[in-house]
Amino acid sequence: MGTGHQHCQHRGANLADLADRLRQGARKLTGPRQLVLESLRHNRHPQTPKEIHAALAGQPCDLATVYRSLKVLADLGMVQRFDFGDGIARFELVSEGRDEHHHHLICTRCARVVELDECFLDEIQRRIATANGFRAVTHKLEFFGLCPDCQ
Amino acid sequence: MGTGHQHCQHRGANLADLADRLRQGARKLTGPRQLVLESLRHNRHPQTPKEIHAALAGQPCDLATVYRSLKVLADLGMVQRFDFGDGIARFELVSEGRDEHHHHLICTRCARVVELDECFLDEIQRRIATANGFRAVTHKLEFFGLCPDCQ
DNA sequence: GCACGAACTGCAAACTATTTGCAGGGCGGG
DNA sequence: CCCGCCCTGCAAATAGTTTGCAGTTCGTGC
Repeated sequence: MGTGHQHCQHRGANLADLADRLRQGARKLTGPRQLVLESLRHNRHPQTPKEIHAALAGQPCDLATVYRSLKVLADLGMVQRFDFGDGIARFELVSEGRDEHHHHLICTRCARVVELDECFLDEIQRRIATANGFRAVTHKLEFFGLCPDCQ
Repeated sequence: MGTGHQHCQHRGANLADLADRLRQGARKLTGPRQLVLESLRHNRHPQTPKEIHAALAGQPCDLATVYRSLKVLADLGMVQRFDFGDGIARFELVSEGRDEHHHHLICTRCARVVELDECFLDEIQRRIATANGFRAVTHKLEFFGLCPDCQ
């Protein structure tokens, strides 16, 4: 972790934009909220609430506030929640540059996460939906394996 | 739920077979263990530990024992653990008739689960693995939507 | 600017799912 | 028949997440 994430400014919406979106929902862009966004913007892969909270070290911000902020941001669609099957929620900032819908390749040893930008399930999903009479179908897909360093 | 599951005997390994497998791991097919298997065999879709425990009503069996039994059975590969993203583990009996690896289509309103027997990701998975230098790659895929009754 | 109400915050406690320590009980092999 | 390992119930410990409450802050309307 920690390599090559200095210049992701162009990928995310800027603060003013986020504030606007918050305001539309009668939400406020408060200090702690900014810190959470800051952390998410800085670290462009799924993070646990605890990790986010740790990254805020220095600034006083309660873990409960992190959870509440993440919920608000998720409701507004600015943040996405992921689930890697270990019972811990992970959150990622929805950015303009990347497709909102994407999947991950996770190393089962070191937990490194590779972002996969393409999704190839649209047609299959459509087929499954009609075959079973379901509507508004979505899916969750994550890959797990050993990364090059952990083999 | 509760329709058309009377004749699934042919799909599952029988008790003696299971006992054999347990014995190979120096494990015992005890009363509570049988009850858990019974419940899993009876209800052929992912169940939470709590549901399984509730289905055992009458027979005294601690919830902790259900968890322990499920863990043992999962370690032996007789049971599979699934994760629908709500932070609750669900377990399903691995049967002979069905491919061990399969996915689900879950109604987000009534939680009905449709079993999908085919998996179409082998080639895509291989491509992703080699493209990223990962090995021993697996995946988790679940579909979510509204079932016919809930639309 | 200033006042006001809705949102937000920290803190502590509550909840939920899951795991674990411990003492007792039972099955299978020798 | 005895011994040891496995298994069990019970209760307590964990871990992640949510919530109640009282005080604080934000952003708007004046």
